[in-house]
Amino acid sequence: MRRKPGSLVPLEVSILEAGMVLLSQSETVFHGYQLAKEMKALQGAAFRTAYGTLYRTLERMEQAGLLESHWEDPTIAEAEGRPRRRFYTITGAGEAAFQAAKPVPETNPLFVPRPGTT
Amino acid sequence: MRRKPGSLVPLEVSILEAGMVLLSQSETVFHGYQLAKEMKALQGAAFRTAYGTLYRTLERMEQAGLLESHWEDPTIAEAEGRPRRRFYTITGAGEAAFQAAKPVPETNPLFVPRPGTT
DNA sequence: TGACTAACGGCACATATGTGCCTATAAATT
DNA sequence: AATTTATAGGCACATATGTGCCGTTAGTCA
Repeated sequence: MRRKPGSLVPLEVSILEAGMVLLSQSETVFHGYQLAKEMKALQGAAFRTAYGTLYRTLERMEQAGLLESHWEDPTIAEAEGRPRRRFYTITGAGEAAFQAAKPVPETNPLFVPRPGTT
Repeated sequence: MRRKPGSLVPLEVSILEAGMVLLSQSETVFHGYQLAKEMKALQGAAFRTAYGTLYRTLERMEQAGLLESHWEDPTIAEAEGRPRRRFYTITGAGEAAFQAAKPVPETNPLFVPRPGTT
């Protein structure tokens, strides 16, 4: 589906949400696999995103300037005996797009404005 | 199941077989994933070995002195954008054990020796 | 011969990243 | 309003290596 330039699709909002949670937890960067785990934790059974989709979306977001990435120092991955990670940070543009898109957390029924009351 | 010291289990024979095919094809070393592909090619549908089993068997064979391994130069894996490989070679002991164990490729009915004719 | 035990190998899962193919759908165009 | 088109995201698979748990079975010993 096409997209209105500058807008975020739901998956992108989820990524920025989970990314910001991770960045607020003493981490300065996050990587894709870690992001998927965080999204699972946040969304539970609602998380149905395949890794292929996630990594493709991360690439797209980087191209759009919402994220920036750099590869992990290979000697660290080597020392820990695992594949290299690709680290992401959220850019100013990413944070701004998130703030603009995220609202509507949950409509509180006690405060539904009656039509014409605004 | 216990094993008679010095003998090879079927999976080990298959590994040495596939390894020797690869080594005869201009390669000086082989890695686990490549070995699995070669075993699939040689055995077709008969290949049912999970990667977990294969890698554990490779480790066991190295400990037994049948194989030797070394890690790939990390800069190469990095340049090719894939996980590092662990390269294996077959030792003299490995080759000897294979020669001793491999016979019985297929009993040729034309040459079944009659008892007492040896 | 029967009981014990070491270990082989199957299954599921972990660690990380990515591509190819296809369908559903939202935006743009006529 | 109907059609076209770009693209988001699902599914399968590729690349490599490994660990944890458990059942089955072969070898050993009494």
